[in-house]
Amino acid sequence: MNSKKRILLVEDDPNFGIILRDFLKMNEYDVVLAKNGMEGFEKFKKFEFNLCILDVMMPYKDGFTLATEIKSIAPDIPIIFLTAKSMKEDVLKGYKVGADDYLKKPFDSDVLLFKIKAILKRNKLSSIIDTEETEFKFSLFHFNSKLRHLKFKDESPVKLSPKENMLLKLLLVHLNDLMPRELALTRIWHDDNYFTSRSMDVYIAKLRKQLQKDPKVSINNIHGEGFRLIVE
Amino acid sequence: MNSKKRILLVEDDPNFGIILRDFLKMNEYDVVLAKNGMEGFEKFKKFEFNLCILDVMMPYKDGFTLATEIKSIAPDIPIIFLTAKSMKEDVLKGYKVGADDYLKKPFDSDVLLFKIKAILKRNKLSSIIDTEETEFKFSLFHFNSKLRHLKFKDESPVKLSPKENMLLKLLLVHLNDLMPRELALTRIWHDDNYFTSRSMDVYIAKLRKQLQKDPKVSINNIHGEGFRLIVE
DNA sequence: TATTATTGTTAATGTTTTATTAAATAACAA
DNA sequence: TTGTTATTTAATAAAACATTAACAATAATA
Repeated sequence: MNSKKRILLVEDDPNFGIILRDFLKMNEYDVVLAKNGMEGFEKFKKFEFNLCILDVMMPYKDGFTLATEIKSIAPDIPIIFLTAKSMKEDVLKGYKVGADDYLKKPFDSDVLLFKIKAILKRNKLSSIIDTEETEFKFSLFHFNSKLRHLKFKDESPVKLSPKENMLLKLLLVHLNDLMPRELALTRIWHDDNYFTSRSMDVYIAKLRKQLQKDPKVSINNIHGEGFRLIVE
Repeated sequence: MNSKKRILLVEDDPNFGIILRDFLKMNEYDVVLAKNGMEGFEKFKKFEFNLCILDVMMPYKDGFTLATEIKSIAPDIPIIFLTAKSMKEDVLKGYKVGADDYLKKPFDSDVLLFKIKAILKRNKLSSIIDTEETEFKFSLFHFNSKLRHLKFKDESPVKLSPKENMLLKLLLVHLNDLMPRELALTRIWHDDNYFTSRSMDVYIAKLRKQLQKDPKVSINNIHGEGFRLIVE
Protein backbone atom coordinates (compact mmCIF):
# COMPACT_ATOMS: atom_id res chain seq x y z
CA MET A 1 0.00 0.00 0.00
CA ASN A 2 0.84 3.57 0.37
CA SER A 3 3.92 3.98 2.50
CA LYS A 4 3.33 3.48 6.18
CA LYS A 5 2.13 6.40 8.22
CA ARG A 6 4.60 7.60 10.79
CA ILE A 7 3.56 8.23 14.37
CA LEU A 8 5.51 9.94 17.12
CA LEU A 9 4.49 8.47 20.44
CA VAL A 10 5.59 10.32 23.56
CA GLU A 11 4.89 8.43 26.76
CA ASP A 12 6.95 8.40 29.93
CA ASP A 13 5.68 5.12 31.31
CA PRO A 14 8.07 2.68 29.61
CA ASN A 15 5.86 -0.36 30.03
CA PHE A 16 2.82 1.28 28.59
CA GLY A 17 4.84 3.08 25.93
CA ILE A 18 6.42 -0.06 24.57
CA ILE A 19 3.25 -2.08 24.50
CA LEU A 20 1.39 0.73 22.76
CA ARG A 21 4.21 1.18 20.27
CA ASP A 22 4.20 -2.51 19.44
CA PHE A 23 0.44 -2.53 19.15
CA LEU A 24 0.52 0.32 16.66
CA LYS A 25 3.37 -1.31 14.76
CA MET A 26 1.30 -4.45 14.46
CA ASN A 27 -1.31 -2.28 12.82
CA GLU A 28 0.94 -1.08 10.04
CA TYR A 29 2.19 2.13 11.48
CA ASP A 30 5.78 3.23 11.76
CA VAL A 31 6.15 4.30 15.35
CA VAL A 32 8.92 6.20 17.09
CA LEU A 33 8.70 6.17 20.86
CA ALA A 34 10.12 8.97 22.98
CA LYS A 35 10.10 8.72 26.74
CA ASN A 36 9.79 12.38 27.61
CA GLY A 37 8.98 15.77 26.19
CA MET A 38 12.57 16.74 25.44
CA GLU A 39 13.32 13.59 23.55
CA GLY A 40 9.98 13.83 21.83
CA PHE A 41 10.73 17.28 20.48
CA GLU A 42 14.20 16.27 19.32
CA LYS A 43 12.83 13.31 17.44
CA PHE A 44 10.06 15.39 15.99
CA LYS A 45 12.55 17.84 14.54
CA LYS A 46 14.82 15.15 13.20
CA PHE A 47 12.35 12.86 11.48
CA GLU A 48 9.08 13.37 9.74
CA PHE A 49 5.74 12.32 11.13
CA ASN A 50 2.12 12.19 10.10
CA LEU A 51 0.67 12.15 13.60
CA CYS A 52 1.67 12.67 17.23
CA ILE A 53 0.27 10.83 20.21
CA LEU A 54 1.25 12.61 23.40
CA ASP A 55 0.81 11.69 27.00
CA VAL A 56 -0.37 14.73 28.94
CA MET A 57 1.29 14.08 32.27
CA MET A 58 5.02 13.79 31.90
CA PRO A 59 7.97 15.04 33.96
CA TYR A 60 9.90 18.15 32.84
CA LYS A 61 7.73 18.92 29.87
CA ASP A 62 4.05 18.05 29.84
CA GLY A 63 2.12 17.06 26.75
CA PHE A 64 0.51 20.48 26.28
CA THR A 65 3.83 22.30 26.30
CA LEU A 66 5.29 19.80 23.87
CA ALA A 67 2.25 20.15 21.62
CA THR A 68 2.65 23.91 21.57
CA GLU A 69 6.28 23.59 20.53
CA ILE A 70 5.46 21.06 17.87
CA LYS A 71 2.62 23.17 16.49
CA SER A 72 4.94 26.17 16.31
CA ILE A 73 7.10 24.43 13.73
CA ALA A 74 4.41 22.25 12.13
CA PRO A 75 0.98 23.83 12.60
CA ASP A 76 -0.91 21.20 10.67
CA ILE A 77 0.30 18.02 12.27
CA PRO A 78 -2.54 16.22 14.00
CA ILE A 79 -2.19 15.53 17.71
CA ILE A 80 -3.97 13.07 19.96
CA PHE A 81 -3.61 13.48 23.72
CA LEU A 82 -3.62 10.63 26.17
CA THR A 83 -4.87 11.78 29.54
CA ALA A 84 -5.40 9.99 32.79
CA LYS A 85 -7.72 12.61 34.15
CA SER A 86 -10.60 13.75 32.05
CA MET A 87 -11.05 17.09 33.74
CA LYS A 88 -12.91 19.54 31.61
CA GLU A 89 -10.06 22.01 31.96
CA ASP A 90 -7.63 19.52 30.52
CA VAL A 91 -9.82 18.68 27.61
CA LEU A 92 -10.32 22.32 26.77
CA LYS A 93 -6.65 23.07 27.19
CA GLY A 94 -5.95 20.23 24.80
CA TYR A 95 -8.25 21.67 22.19
CA LYS A 96 -6.79 25.12 22.73
CA VAL A 97 -3.30 23.97 21.89
CA GLY A 98 -4.70 22.36 18.77
CA ALA A 99 -5.54 18.81 19.72
CA ASP A 100 -7.40 16.80 17.13
CA ASP A 101 -8.66 14.39 19.69
CA TYR A 102 -8.02 13.10 23.17
CA LEU A 103 -8.34 9.76 24.85
CA LYS A 104 -8.91 9.06 28.46
CA LYS A 105 -6.78 6.29 29.94
CA PRO A 106 -7.50 3.48 30.08
CA PHE A 107 -8.77 3.51 26.53
CA ASP A 108 -9.87 0.83 24.13
CA SER A 109 -7.19 0.10 21.59
CA ASP A 110 -9.63 -0.34 18.73
CA VAL A 111 -11.08 3.07 19.40
CA LEU A 112 -7.59 4.51 19.22
CA LEU A 113 -7.04 2.83 15.87
CA PHE A 114 -10.23 4.29 14.51
CA LYS A 115 -9.39 7.74 15.74
CA ILE A 116 -5.99 7.52 14.13
CA LYS A 117 -7.51 6.38 10.89
CA ALA A 118 -10.15 9.07 10.88
CA ILE A 119 -7.66 11.80 11.67
CA LEU A 120 -5.12 10.72 9.10
CA LYS A 121 -7.84 10.46 6.52
CA ARG A 122 -9.09 13.99 6.89
CA ASN A 123 -5.58 15.31 7.21
CA LYS A 124 -4.61 13.64 3.96
CA LEU A 125 -7.39 15.39 2.12
CA SER A 126 -6.21 18.80 3.12
CA SER A 127 -2.59 17.99 2.41
CA ILE A 128 -3.53 17.05 -1.12
CA ILE A 129 -4.47 20.62 -1.79
CA ASP A 130 -1.56 22.12 0.02
CA THR A 131 0.65 24.49 -1.82
CA GLU A 132 3.98 22.85 -1.39
CA GLU A 133 6.59 23.72 -3.98
CA THR A 134 6.55 21.11 -6.72
CA GLU A 135 8.10 22.83 -9.72
CA PHE A 136 11.81 23.38 -9.99
CA LYS A 137 13.86 24.77 -12.85
CA PHE A 138 17.63 24.55 -12.84
CA SER A 139 19.91 24.97 -15.81
CA LEU A 140 18.19 23.14 -18.67
CA PHE A 141 16.17 20.88 -16.44
CA HIS A 142 12.55 21.15 -15.45
CA PHE A 143 11.59 19.06 -12.47
CA ASN A 144 8.08 18.36 -11.26
CA SER A 145 8.25 16.62 -7.90
CA LYS A 146 4.53 15.95 -7.73
CA LEU A 147 4.46 14.00 -10.96
CA ARG A 148 8.02 12.82 -10.36
CA HIS A 149 9.04 14.05 -13.80
CA LEU A 150 12.48 15.24 -14.71
CA LYS A 151 12.60 16.90 -18.10
CA PHE A 152 15.75 17.91 -19.94
CA LYS A 153 15.36 20.57 -22.60
CA ASP A 154 12.33 19.48 -24.59
CA GLU A 155 12.94 15.78 -24.35
CA SER A 156 10.12 13.72 -22.98
CA PRO A 157 10.22 13.61 -19.20
CA VAL A 158 12.01 10.84 -17.35
CA LYS A 159 10.08 9.22 -14.54
CA LEU A 160 11.80 9.25 -11.19
CA SER A 161 11.19 6.72 -8.48
CA PRO A 162 9.90 8.03 -5.14
CA LYS A 163 13.32 7.90 -3.54
CA GLU A 164 15.06 9.50 -6.51
CA ASN A 165 12.41 12.14 -6.46
CA MET A 166 12.73 12.99 -2.78
CA LEU A 167 16.49 13.00 -2.94
CA LEU A 168 16.59 15.34 -5.90
CA LYS A 169 14.12 17.63 -4.21
CA LEU A 170 16.20 17.73 -1.06
CA LEU A 171 19.32 18.50 -3.09
CA LEU A 172 17.52 21.29 -4.88
CA VAL A 173 16.31 22.86 -1.68
CA HIS A 174 19.98 23.13 -0.78
CA LEU A 175 21.08 24.11 -4.30
CA ASN A 176 24.78 24.95 -4.47
CA ASP A 177 24.98 24.28 -0.79
CA LEU A 178 25.67 21.30 1.38
CA MET A 179 22.85 18.81 1.73
CA PRO A 180 23.97 16.82 4.78
CA ARG A 181 23.94 13.08 4.41
CA GLU A 182 22.26 12.73 7.76
CA LEU A 183 19.41 14.97 6.64
CA ALA A 184 18.54 12.80 3.69
CA LEU A 185 18.83 9.66 5.77
CA THR A 186 16.53 10.87 8.51
CA ARG A 187 14.06 12.57 6.16
CA ILE A 188 13.87 10.03 3.38
CA TRP A 189 15.03 6.76 4.84
CA HIS A 190 13.88 7.50 8.38
CA ASP A 191 16.96 5.78 9.65
CA ASP A 192 20.67 6.46 9.66
CA ASN A 193 22.80 3.35 9.41
CA TYR A 194 25.32 1.66 7.15
CA PHE A 195 22.77 0.11 4.84
CA THR A 196 20.54 3.13 4.35
CA SER A 197 23.69 5.11 3.69
CA ARG A 198 24.80 2.68 0.99
CA SER A 199 21.32 2.78 -0.45
CA MET A 200 21.50 6.53 -0.63
CA ASP A 201 24.80 6.29 -2.53
CA VAL A 202 23.07 4.12 -5.08
CA TYR A 203 20.44 6.80 -5.55
CA ILE A 204 23.05 9.51 -5.87
CA ALA A 205 24.56 7.46 -8.71
CA LYS A 206 21.14 7.18 -10.36
CA LEU A 207 20.58 10.90 -10.18
CA ARG A 208 24.06 11.61 -11.55
CA LYS A 209 23.22 9.45 -14.55
CA GLN A 210 20.25 11.68 -15.30
CA LEU A 211 21.91 14.95 -14.55
CA GLN A 212 25.02 14.32 -16.66
CA LYS A 213 22.98 15.26 -19.72
CA ASP A 214 23.81 18.80 -18.72
CA PRO A 215 27.53 19.54 -18.21
CA LYS A 216 26.68 22.55 -16.09
CA VAL A 217 24.99 20.38 -13.48
CA SER A 218 26.72 18.00 -11.10
CA ILE A 219 26.45 16.41 -7.70
CA ASN A 220 29.61 16.77 -5.63
CA ASN A 221 30.47 14.74 -2.61
CA ILE A 222 31.76 16.46 0.47
CA HIS A 223 33.60 13.71 2.18
CA GLY A 224 32.01 12.67 5.42
CA GLU A 225 29.48 15.50 5.22
CA GLY A 226 27.07 15.02 2.40
CA PHE A 227 26.42 16.12 -1.16
CA ARG A 228 26.11 19.32 -3.07
CA LEU A 229 24.07 19.86 -6.21
CA ILE A 230 25.95 22.41 -8.26
CA VAL A 231 24.65 24.49 -11.15
CA GLU A 232 27.28 26.68 -12.78
CA MET B 1 -17.38 35.24 3.07
CA ASN B 2 -17.74 35.44 6.79
CA SER B 3 -21.31 34.25 6.80
CA LYS B 4 -22.46 32.15 9.71
CA LYS B 5 -21.78 28.47 9.57
CA ARG B 6 -24.89 26.38 9.19
CA ILE B 7 -25.50 23.41 11.41
CA LEU B 8 -28.13 20.72 11.08
CA LEU B 9 -29.05 19.42 14.52
CA VAL B 10 -31.10 16.25 14.68
CA GLU B 11 -32.31 15.42 18.17
CA ASP B 12 -35.54 13.74 19.17
CA ASP B 13 -35.67 14.98 22.73
CA PRO B 14 -37.43 18.36 22.28
CA ASN B 15 -36.24 19.90 25.54
CA PHE B 16 -32.65 19.06 24.94
CA GLY B 17 -32.82 19.86 21.24
CA ILE B 18 -34.17 23.34 21.79
CA ILE B 19 -31.73 24.26 24.49
CA LEU B 20 -28.82 22.99 22.43
CA ARG B 21 -30.05 24.84 19.37
CA ASP B 22 -30.31 28.08 21.29
CA PHE B 23 -26.89 27.58 22.83
CA LEU B 24 -25.33 27.13 19.42
CA LYS B 25 -27.23 30.11 18.05
CA MET B 26 -25.83 32.22 20.86
CA ASN B 27 -22.43 31.21 19.61
CA GLU B 28 -22.92 32.55 16.13
CA TYR B 29 -24.09 29.47 14.32
CA ASP B 30 -27.14 29.15 12.13
CA VAL B 31 -28.92 26.11 13.45
CA VAL B 32 -31.76 24.09 11.99
CA LEU B 33 -33.33 21.62 14.39
CA ALA B 34 -34.98 18.44 13.18
CA LYS B 35 -36.75 16.17 15.60
CA ASN B 36 -36.22 12.84 13.86
CA GLY B 37 -34.24 11.15 11.15
CA MET B 38 -36.88 11.62 8.42
CA GLU B 39 -37.22 15.30 9.05
CA GLY B 40 -33.46 15.58 9.35
CA PHE B 41 -32.88 14.08 5.94
CA GLU B 42 -35.58 16.23 4.35
CA LYS B 43 -34.06 19.36 5.77
CA PHE B 44 -30.61 18.28 4.78
CA LYS B 45 -31.69 17.91 1.16
CA LYS B 46 -33.56 21.17 1.21
CA PHE B 47 -30.94 23.45 2.71
CA GLU B 48 -27.21 23.60 2.75
CA PHE B 49 -25.15 22.87 5.82
CA ASN B 50 -21.57 22.98 6.93
CA LEU B 51 -21.93 20.46 9.70
CA CYS B 52 -24.35 17.89 11.10
CA ILE B 53 -24.85 17.02 14.74
CA LEU B 54 -26.85 13.83 15.03
CA ASP B 55 -28.29 12.06 18.01
CA VAL B 56 -27.62 8.35 17.71
CA MET B 57 -30.74 7.01 19.37
CA MET B 58 -33.85 8.17 17.64
CA PRO B 59 -37.12 6.50 16.70
CA TYR B 60 -37.68 5.30 13.10
CA LYS B 61 -34.27 6.24 11.80
CA ASP B 62 -31.24 6.20 14.03
CA GLY B 63 -28.32 8.56 13.70
CA PHE B 64 -26.10 6.07 11.92
CA THR B 65 -28.65 5.36 9.23
CA LEU B 66 -29.25 9.05 8.75
CA ALA B 67 -25.52 9.66 8.54
CA THR B 68 -25.15 7.04 5.86
CA GLU B 69 -27.88 8.67 3.80
CA ILE B 70 -26.40 12.08 4.24
CA LYS B 71 -22.93 10.90 3.32
CA SER B 72 -24.29 9.29 0.18
CA ILE B 73 -25.31 12.65 -1.21
CA ALA B 74 -22.65 14.76 0.48
CA PRO B 75 -19.62 12.63 1.27
CA ASP B 76 -17.60 15.42 2.77
CA ILE B 77 -19.94 16.94 5.27
CA PRO B 78 -18.56 16.58 8.77
CA ILE B 79 -20.70 14.75 11.27
CA ILE B 80 -20.66 14.74 15.06
CA PHE B 81 -22.61 12.06 16.86
CA LEU B 82 -24.27 12.52 20.21
CA THR B 83 -24.54 9.28 22.05
CA ALA B 84 -25.96 8.41 25.45
CA LYS B 85 -24.17 5.13 25.70
CA SER B 86 -20.49 5.05 25.05
CA MET B 87 -20.43 1.44 24.01
CA LYS B 88 -17.36 0.58 22.08
CA GLU B 89 -19.50 -0.84 19.29
CA ASP B 90 -21.32 2.43 18.92
CA VAL B 91 -18.20 4.48 18.76
CA LEU B 92 -16.67 2.20 16.17
CA LYS B 93 -19.87 2.12 14.16
CA GLY B 94 -19.85 5.89 14.19
CA TYR B 95 -16.37 6.05 12.78
CA LYS B 96 -17.27 3.47 10.16
CA VAL B 97 -20.07 5.57 8.75
CA GLY B 98 -17.65 8.45 8.58
CA ALA B 99 -18.08 10.32 11.82
CA ASP B 100 -15.69 13.14 12.44
CA ASP B 101 -16.22 13.00 16.16
CA TYR B 102 -18.64 11.85 18.78
CA LEU B 103 -19.73 13.15 22.14
CA LYS B 104 -21.03 11.17 25.02
CA LYS B 105 -24.07 12.63 26.76
CA PRO B 106 -24.02 14.43 29.02
CA PHE B 107 -21.31 16.50 27.47
CA ASP B 108 -19.77 19.82 28.28
CA SER B 109 -21.04 22.55 25.99
CA ASP B 110 -17.65 24.24 25.73
CA VAL B 111 -16.10 21.02 24.57
CA LEU B 112 -18.75 20.80 21.89
CA LEU B 113 -17.95 24.33 20.76
CA PHE B 114 -14.28 23.48 20.44
CA LYS B 115 -14.99 20.35 18.49
CA ILE B 116 -17.23 22.26 16.12
CA LYS B 117 -14.61 24.92 15.63
CA ALA B 118 -11.82 22.43 15.02
CA ILE B 119 -13.86 20.41 12.56
CA LEU B 120 -15.10 23.38 10.57
CA LYS B 121 -11.58 24.72 10.34
CA ARG B 122 -10.10 21.64 8.79
CA ASN B 123 -13.07 21.05 6.55
CA LYS B 124 -12.73 24.42 4.93
CA LEU B 125 -10.03 23.15 2.61
CA SER B 126 -11.37 19.85 1.44
CA SER B 127 -14.47 21.28 -0.16
CA ILE B 128 -12.32 22.92 -2.78
CA ILE B 129 -12.04 19.67 -4.69
CA ASP B 130 -15.78 19.43 -5.07
CA THR B 131 -17.23 20.41 -8.33
CA GLU B 132 -20.77 20.70 -9.51
CA GLU B 133 -19.53 20.25 -13.05
CA THR B 134 -21.56 17.65 -14.82
CA GLU B 135 -20.47 18.08 -18.43
CA PHE B 136 -16.94 17.40 -19.52
CA LYS B 137 -15.38 17.54 -22.96
CA PHE B 138 -11.90 16.17 -23.48
CA SER B 139 -10.32 15.31 -26.78
CA LEU B 140 -13.03 13.54 -28.78
CA PHE B 141 -15.03 12.46 -25.75
CA HIS B 142 -18.11 14.02 -24.29
CA PHE B 143 -18.90 12.95 -20.77
CA ASN B 144 -22.06 13.66 -18.84
CA SER B 145 -21.57 12.59 -15.25
CA LYS B 146 -25.18 13.16 -14.32
CA LEU B 147 -26.51 10.80 -16.96
CA ARG B 148 -23.38 8.68 -16.64
CA HIS B 149 -22.90 8.85 -20.39
CA LEU B 150 -19.58 8.69 -22.11
CA LYS B 151 -19.76 9.54 -25.79
CA PHE B 152 -16.94 9.15 -28.29
CA LYS B 153 -17.19 11.25 -31.43
CA ASP B 154 -20.77 10.75 -32.59
CA GLU B 155 -21.09 7.16 -31.57
CA SER B 156 -23.98 6.35 -29.28
CA PRO B 157 -23.07 6.99 -25.66
CA VAL B 158 -21.75 4.22 -23.44
CA LYS B 159 -23.39 3.90 -20.06
CA LEU B 160 -21.03 3.97 -17.13
CA SER B 161 -21.68 2.28 -13.83
CA PRO B 162 -21.82 4.53 -10.75
CA LYS B 163 -18.27 3.70 -9.74
CA GLU B 164 -16.87 4.09 -13.23
CA ASN B 165 -18.66 7.39 -13.41
CA MET B 166 -17.31 8.79 -10.16
CA LEU B 167 -13.82 7.63 -10.93
CA LEU B 168 -13.79 9.22 -14.35
CA LYS B 169 -15.14 12.44 -12.91
CA LEU B 170 -12.45 12.51 -10.26
CA LEU B 171 -9.79 11.92 -12.89
CA LEU B 172 -11.20 14.72 -15.00
CA VAL B 173 -11.26 17.18 -12.15
CA HIS B 174 -7.53 16.52 -11.93
CA LEU B 175 -7.00 16.43 -15.68
CA ASN B 176 -3.33 16.13 -16.60
CA ASP B 177 -2.50 16.20 -12.94
CA LEU B 178 -2.14 13.62 -10.24
CA MET B 179 -5.35 12.14 -8.88
CA PRO B 180 -4.14 10.52 -5.67
CA ARG B 181 -5.19 6.95 -5.14
CA GLU B 182 -6.10 7.75 -1.59
CA LEU B 183 -8.46 10.47 -2.73
CA ALA B 184 -10.48 8.12 -4.88
CA LEU B 185 -10.53 5.49 -2.19
CA THR B 186 -11.78 7.84 0.48
CA ARG B 187 -14.19 9.64 -1.82
CA ILE B 188 -15.63 6.75 -3.75
CA TRP B 189 -14.97 3.66 -1.69
CA HIS B 190 -15.01 5.38 1.71
CA ASP B 191 -12.24 3.12 2.84
CA ASP B 192 -8.59 2.70 2.04
CA ASN B 193 -7.45 -0.88 2.24
CA TYR B 194 -6.01 -3.63 0.12
CA PHE B 195 -9.30 -4.78 -1.32
CA THR B 196 -10.77 -1.41 -2.18
CA SER B 197 -7.47 -0.62 -3.81
CA ARG B 198 -7.66 -3.75 -5.97
CA SER B 199 -11.22 -2.88 -6.81
CA MET B 200 -10.15 0.53 -7.94
CA ASP B 201 -7.54 -1.02 -10.21
CA VAL B 202 -10.26 -3.04 -11.85
CA TYR B 203 -12.19 0.15 -12.53
CA ILE B 204 -9.13 1.86 -13.91
CA ALA B 205 -8.82 -1.04 -16.34
CA LYS B 206 -12.47 -0.61 -17.33
CA LEU B 207 -12.04 3.06 -17.98
CA ARG B 208 -8.87 2.44 -19.97
CA LYS B 209 -10.82 0.08 -22.18
CA GLN B 210 -13.27 2.87 -22.98
CA LEU B 211 -10.71 5.59 -23.35
CA GLN B 212 -8.40 3.69 -25.67
CA LYS B 213 -10.74 4.56 -28.54
CA ASP B 214 -8.84 7.82 -28.58
CA PRO B 215 -5.06 7.51 -28.84
CA LYS B 216 -4.63 11.00 -27.44
CA VAL B 217 -6.21 10.00 -24.16
CA SER B 218 -4.64 7.74 -21.56
CA ILE B 219 -4.56 6.98 -17.88
CA ASN B 220 -1.06 6.82 -16.48
CA ASN B 221 -0.09 5.36 -13.18
CA ILE B 222 2.25 7.17 -10.87
CA HIS B 223 3.61 4.33 -8.82
CA GLY B 224 2.56 4.51 -5.20
CA GLU B 225 0.77 7.82 -5.69
CA GLY B 226 -2.19 7.52 -7.96
CA PHE B 227 -3.30 8.04 -11.55
CA ARG B 228 -3.19 10.73 -14.13
CA LEU B 229 -5.65 11.22 -16.96
CA ILE B 230 -3.66 12.65 -19.82
CA VAL B 231 -4.97 14.41 -22.90
CA GLU B 232 -2.25 15.35 -25.36
C1' DT C 1 53.24 5.11 2.33
C1' DA C 2 50.25 1.86 4.18
C1' DT C 3 45.95 1.49 6.20
C1' DT C 4 41.26 2.50 6.96
C1' DA C 5 36.99 4.72 6.05
C1' DT C 6 34.13 6.54 2.69
C1' DT C 7 32.19 6.81 -1.79
C1' DG C 8 31.10 5.18 -6.85
C1' DT C 9 29.09 1.92 -9.68
C1' DT C 10 26.88 -2.16 -11.37
C1' DA C 11 24.43 -6.23 -10.80
C1' DA C 12 21.53 -9.55 -8.16
C1' DT C 13 18.03 -10.22 -5.18
C1' DG C 14 13.94 -9.12 -2.70
C1' DT C 15 9.73 -6.58 -2.12
C1' DT C 16 5.73 -3.90 -3.25
C1' DT C 17 2.52 -2.16 -6.43
C1' DT C 18 -0.09 -2.43 -10.53
C1' DA C 19 -2.46 -4.76 -14.71
C1' DT C 20 -5.57 -7.87 -16.33
C1' DT C 21 -8.82 -11.47 -16.64
C1' DA C 22 -11.99 -14.45 -14.63
C1' DA C 23 -14.94 -16.04 -11.15
C1' DA C 24 -17.75 -15.21 -7.15
C1' DT C 25 -21.01 -12.07 -4.70
C1' DA C 26 -23.99 -8.58 -4.13
C1' DA C 27 -27.45 -5.37 -5.57
C1' DC C 28 -31.24 -4.43 -8.21
C1' DA C 29 -35.24 -4.51 -11.20
C1' DA C 30 -38.70 -7.13 -13.73
C1' DT D 1 -38.39 -15.44 -7.48
C1' DT D 2 -35.31 -14.75 -11.93
C1' DG D 3 -32.37 -12.50 -14.78
C1' DT D 4 -29.38 -8.45 -15.16
C1' DT D 5 -25.98 -5.41 -13.87
C1' DA D 6 -22.55 -3.84 -10.64
C1' DT D 7 -18.97 -4.74 -7.61
C1' DT D 8 -15.66 -7.36 -5.14
C1' DT D 9 -12.43 -11.00 -4.66
C1' DA D 10 -8.99 -14.09 -6.43
C1' DA D 11 -5.26 -15.44 -9.06
C1' DT D 12 -1.45 -14.58 -11.81
C1' DA D 13 1.78 -11.98 -14.33
C1' DA D 14 4.36 -8.02 -15.03
C1' DA D 15 6.41 -3.79 -13.78
C1' DA D 16 8.45 -0.64 -10.68
C1' DC D 17 11.06 0.07 -6.80
C1' DA D 18 14.39 -0.67 -3.04
C1' DT D 19 18.07 -3.03 -0.84
C1' DT D 20 22.08 -5.63 -0.58
C1' DA D 21 26.41 -7.43 -2.23
C1' DA D 22 30.58 -7.10 -4.51
C1' DC D 23 34.30 -4.77 -6.04
C1' DA D 24 36.66 -0.47 -7.60
C1' DA D 25 38.09 4.10 -6.69
C1' DT D 26 39.05 7.89 -3.83
C1' DA D 27 40.06 10.49 0.24
C1' DA D 28 41.66 10.92 4.96
C1' DT D 29 45.12 9.91 8.31
C1' DA D 30 48.49 7.49 11.11
